[in-house]
Amino acid sequence: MLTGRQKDILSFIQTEQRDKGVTPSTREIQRHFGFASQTSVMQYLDALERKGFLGRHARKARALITPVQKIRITDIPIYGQIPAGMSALTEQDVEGHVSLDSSTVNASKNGRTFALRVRGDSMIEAHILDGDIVILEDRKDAQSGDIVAALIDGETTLKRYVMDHGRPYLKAENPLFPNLIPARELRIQGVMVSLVRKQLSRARRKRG
Amino acid sequence: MLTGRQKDILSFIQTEQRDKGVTPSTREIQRHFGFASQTSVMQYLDALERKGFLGRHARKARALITPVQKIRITDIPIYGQIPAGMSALTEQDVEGHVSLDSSTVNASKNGRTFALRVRGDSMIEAHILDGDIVILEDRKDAQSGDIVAALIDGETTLKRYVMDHGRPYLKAENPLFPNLIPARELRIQGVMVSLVRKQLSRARRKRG
DNA sequence: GCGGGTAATGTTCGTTTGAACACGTTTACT
DNA sequence: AGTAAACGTGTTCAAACGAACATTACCCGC
Repeated sequence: MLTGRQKDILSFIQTEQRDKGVTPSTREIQRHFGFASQTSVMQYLDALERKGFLGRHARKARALITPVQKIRITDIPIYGQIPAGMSALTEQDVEGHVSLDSSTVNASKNGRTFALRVRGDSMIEAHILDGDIVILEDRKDAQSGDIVAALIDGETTLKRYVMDHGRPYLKAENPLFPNLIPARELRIQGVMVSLVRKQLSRARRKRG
Repeated sequence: MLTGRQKDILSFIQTEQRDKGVTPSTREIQRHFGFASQTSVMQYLDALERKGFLGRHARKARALITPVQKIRITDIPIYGQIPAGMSALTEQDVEGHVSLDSSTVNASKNGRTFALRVRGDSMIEAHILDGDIVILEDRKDAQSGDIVAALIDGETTLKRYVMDHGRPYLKAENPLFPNLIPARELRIQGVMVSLVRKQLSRARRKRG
């Protein structure tokens, strides 16, 4: 699709963007490739834009838009504990961040997306391990079978939401853990949409 | 840490960056906030830079660097099949991409990072499911216990690499699958460093 | 050998843009 | 009352920058 030279130009723009944080100007591209004129650069930019590998804002400086930029990155906060529901999402409770493209997370526009670090093995039969980062979406319309984060006795727990004859309860995916039947209210904080596991390297692992 | 107004400016810059793909110029910021002078903007930029919320390239146009940009995003190609080892990584075999910040992947500088979509349940006891995206690093120094992608009979498989009395073999984490003892050569293509699971929504799921 | 896409040069134009200077105003804390 | 910091105006300058025009050369299929 692209000429060898066109690929070079595009990859230079992307590399610069990554390293410097800013797309290069036509003159910078010119200098890097040893062109005697900017027009050469302009021709390449035209070609790249025509072929859809580049976006441009006319008459603006350094206004190239590379495919890398087009990827929608969602910056998801990881909460250690959510005490009082989604209303009190303070920076205080943030343990860290995960950033990933919104296409791999099924992130919808309306609901807020957040993450929890899993503690314990209560969901091990759903193949969710201690230390996993579970990404959830702030939705109230959980369906039976969904894995949800819910507020029980002031603690946030990750369980499978099951509707049994019109009565919902929280099912632990581990026979060693009890299911939770809510006394009155079941407060769902989010529905699991994705999971990220950081594989520990051999050195940091306890057992093989 | 930041003044209310300073936060406004910063958030405007970030929003613009996201929507347009380019950081706004001082004049654009000026216009948006209704300042009669650019100097106001300059003062805010100075403050934001001083407090570490912004990076700047002196004397360059639209050369603001927001915290969002500073996150190192790794764009990882997902391969359906790796036929002949890491040398022949053509765009042909790319099934898609995952983008996530290099801090959650244990991405080292030297090795190339790539991903595979898992097929089958042979690693289910290592809690890796059919459809999961496994992120690997192109390393040759696999240690016993590491989960690796290896080339067996022209097919790439994901197995646990086990060294047994100086003899390596590939262990399936599912009693229904056989372990693979290499006839002569064991070609390791990568070592698993991370995992991403896209939770299917209720509608697209076959069984609860 | 003719046309058309690609590649490159040399030059000029007008705007966009960051930066600086001098000065005025409000807010908040001592 | 004093003062420092944040906030704001008005103006000017030089550099950075995108864009355009005319011109030349190469390569490849027909």
